Amino acid sequence: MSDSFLEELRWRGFLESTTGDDLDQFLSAARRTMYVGFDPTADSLHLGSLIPVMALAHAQRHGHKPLVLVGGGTGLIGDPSGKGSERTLLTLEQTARNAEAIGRQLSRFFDLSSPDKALVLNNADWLLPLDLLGFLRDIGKHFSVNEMIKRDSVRTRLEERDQGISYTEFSYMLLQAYDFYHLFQHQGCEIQMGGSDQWGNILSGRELIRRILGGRSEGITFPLLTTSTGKKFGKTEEGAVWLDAARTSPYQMYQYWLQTADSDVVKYLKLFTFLDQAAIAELEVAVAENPSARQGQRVLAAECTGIVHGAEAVKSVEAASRILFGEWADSPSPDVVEMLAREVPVTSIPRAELEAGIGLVDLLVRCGIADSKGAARKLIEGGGISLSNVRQTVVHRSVSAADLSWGDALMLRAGKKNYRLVRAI
RNA sequence: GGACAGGUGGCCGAGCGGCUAAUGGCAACAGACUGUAAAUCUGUCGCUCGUAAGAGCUACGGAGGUUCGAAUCCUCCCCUGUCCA
Repeated sequence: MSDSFLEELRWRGFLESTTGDDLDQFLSAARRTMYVGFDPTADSLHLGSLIPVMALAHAQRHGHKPLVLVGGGTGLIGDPSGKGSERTLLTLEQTARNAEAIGRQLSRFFDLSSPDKALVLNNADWLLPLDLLGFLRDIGKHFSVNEMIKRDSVRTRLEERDQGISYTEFSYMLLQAYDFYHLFQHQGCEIQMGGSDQWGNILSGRELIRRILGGRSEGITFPLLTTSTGKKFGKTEEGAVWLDAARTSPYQMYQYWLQTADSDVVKYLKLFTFLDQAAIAELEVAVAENPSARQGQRVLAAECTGIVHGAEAVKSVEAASRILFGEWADSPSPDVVEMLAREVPVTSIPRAELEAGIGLVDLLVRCGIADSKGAARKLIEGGGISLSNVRQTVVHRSVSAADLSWGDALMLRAGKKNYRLVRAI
């Protein structure tokens, strides 16, 4: 079962395309150094980035050395790959802040106890000092514009009726190629991995290494995940599912996984957990035989939330989910309320205000369930709101201290799973 | 710098002086059905006030203008694309 690294990536479904025919042999012949770049477009990664993270983690488990590259330099330019339109540039400060945050986040997934095991690097360190003329002469000379404009990422932008591409973004591929070249030269990094939209960028780097150094390097790309309903993986109505607990709470992440479609769950178990083939096969059977138990989803949610947020977080998240979606308690103990308060978005209302009574409509807006009073009214009229698990149908109902059925708190819910805890303070 | 074509609500895309808060599609949200799934069906989908009928406000790249009335006409500006220099 302990196959080669590449074999493991293969059965787990990480492979979209690979370079070379004997990549497997190449990877098995020696301990290799490999890298994935993460551009700091935000101050946190989201679930989509977890695929390359997991791949690098597997690499480390197989004895290879991962380089985690934070794109503090490339992030200043913006990768046109997979983007339909020109992006607004981030400021230097933003990028630096984001790069630092992402670097911290990524560090958790790897054993960094020795620089020989894995490294977190930032390409700002070597891209910022580049001088333009030197770069154009030494690196630019190796790139043919004729080929560059044939690249998918560029061509679609050139063909689009109302979208162009700036010279800035056009240059991105040179910078990423230079990264690979730099890492090859200075870190002995022979393999670059990335999402399928990175294929072209990876090949450019490979070509540059071959031309300048005559060295051998390889590339691996991962598939772009979509859910079986065709949505982008890792996105919800609210936006991306972030790895940062401040942006997406562990509870929300757990819920995201739990709601995975049956047809996706096995695929995700392979990609986003370290469970072995036998364990996943077992779950596959369980899902097929009794889908409504959602055994696969439960394990997926617990495992993956655990990888990102730790086992402790999973425990309380599971406890909260049990209460909200099963063992509803009309009067839970204070510590249960405390626990829920950490998992569900909380809105605090001054006690005096509650005692005077506050319109349900206003309360819904205050706690963010509805965007406007009109929307709140319509939600109530449509039967979508419940207060302490009781459906509310009176639009002009007011909420008062008497409704604090949980001591100093009450639970509001829109739809089936959108909860808000309201507390008197 | 020149010629031409464009910039409409989260996205796509109609509208081209009043009947247009703006057709349609997608997405989203809620209800029913279910398994906290998928599919399907129903409803909602600019903001505020109103129990409601309704009223007011803001909106079609930006700023001005013409008109009783403008997303629609005119002027200038900004942005994008195609071709030319």
